[in-house]
Amino acid sequence: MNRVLLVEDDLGLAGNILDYFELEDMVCDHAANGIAATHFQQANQYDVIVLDINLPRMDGLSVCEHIRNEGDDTPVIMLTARDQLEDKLAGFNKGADDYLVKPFAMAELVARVGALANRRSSNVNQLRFANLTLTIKPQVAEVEGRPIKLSPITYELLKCLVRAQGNSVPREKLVEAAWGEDAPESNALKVHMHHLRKALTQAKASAHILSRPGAGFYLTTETTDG
Amino acid sequence: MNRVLLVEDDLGLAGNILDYFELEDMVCDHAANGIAATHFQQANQYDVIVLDINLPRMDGLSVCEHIRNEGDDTPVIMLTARDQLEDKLAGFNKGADDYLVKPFAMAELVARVGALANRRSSNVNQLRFANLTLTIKPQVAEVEGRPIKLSPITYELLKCLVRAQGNSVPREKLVEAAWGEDAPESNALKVHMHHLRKALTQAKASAHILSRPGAGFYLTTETTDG
DNA sequence: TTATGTTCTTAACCCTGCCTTAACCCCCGC
DNA sequence: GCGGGGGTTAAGGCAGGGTTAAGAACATAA
Repeated sequence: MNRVLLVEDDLGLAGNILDYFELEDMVCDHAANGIAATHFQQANQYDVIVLDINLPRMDGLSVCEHIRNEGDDTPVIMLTARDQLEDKLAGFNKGADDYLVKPFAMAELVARVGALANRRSSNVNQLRFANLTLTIKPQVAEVEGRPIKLSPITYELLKCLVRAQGNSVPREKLVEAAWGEDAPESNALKVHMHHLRKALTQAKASAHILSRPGAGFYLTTETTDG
Repeated sequence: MNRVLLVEDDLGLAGNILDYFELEDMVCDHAANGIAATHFQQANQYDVIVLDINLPRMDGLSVCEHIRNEGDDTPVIMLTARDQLEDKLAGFNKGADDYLVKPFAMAELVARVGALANRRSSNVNQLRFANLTLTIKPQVAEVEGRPIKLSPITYELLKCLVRAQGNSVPREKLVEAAWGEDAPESNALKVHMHHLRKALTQAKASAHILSRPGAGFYLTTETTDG
């Protein structure tokens, strides 16, 4: 869910935008002039500010400049009918992050707001299996939110296994994933596999690693003890 | 100085852009097809990727999707002649941060690249993290209003870390921030890092610096006591 | 000019954690 | 009993990061 501040004096347009944002699960405050905008910005923290340039009491460029001088670096999208190059450059110059010319499609505004908002909430690619979660960047593994300490190589192995989602992965593939071309020529894989298993049980992961003799390893949630 | 990857198969246009970027003090690599782009992206770290959609071998949307799956969240600007709404939405959907329709003014491209790189935070005069505050002009660092004595280099390092807001900053980026092109060839960074840490704890800052082995340093407020 | 202090660089050293290696163990089929 | 596929454990080496101290470079003030 994103928190947005909309600064727009055209109440009709503002209403449209507010309705549209609501459908997209965004929480939105609305200011109809520049002074009000600075008050909102000082009182709250937003993910994005959508800022019209032609405003009563204090124009959008000044608002943007003002909040930047305050030390606030919330992403700002300028919204205006002026499409001349120098207008746009002026906007970026005052510290805007994007500049959208009216008229625009609502879907595009939403897409741009999303792009600016998501950049800071570092939502990156995640892999899942059972109750474990791998984050690619930064390289972190978690089980139910609690981080597991993994070395680079064991992390690589686990990533490979999780990608296979329970299908068995041949030894060569694991070796390739962990070392690339030049693999060590001893039982290093066995050792790292052992470390990985220990780490998983220690972290109380509901997944564990089994081996299909002669064919490789796979993840499972079955308990299979007995 | 910003590092940019330009992916564009029209060599004439690419040349123009490269010339223009050079004037703006940007260091630019150029890939003429999608596969080459992914190789560049894996081998280097960029501040922004400028990505044409119509490319030989692998189209821009796929390139963008691919680098996002790699866990790389470098800002991407899509560059294309297609101006239909659904084209734009497709771009944002694949993880693009901006979408610019050809033909465009060079100055606008540069402005947008700057906005995505680090222009936003360089427009700001105050940076904050936990209870510490950096003022850019004049160069002052404070914790809860009390100034911390920092040398120019340690100040630069801290600024870089605070800008990242807890995300990890690779060593090269810190070196670049502190020294620019000609870095000293010893363990100077380690030493300055040490001074910085000492200064922070001495000033009772609630933030401290941790290292992610092999990947760089980051700020945190965690107490990490056992 | 000398004296003083700050900052930056270099080098040596320590410490920790990771990776590899090499044993050894267990189980099973022959 | 023996051999092979796995599993387990411990020892050693190496690299990355952290620490400390000494000297060079630089600026400022007397």
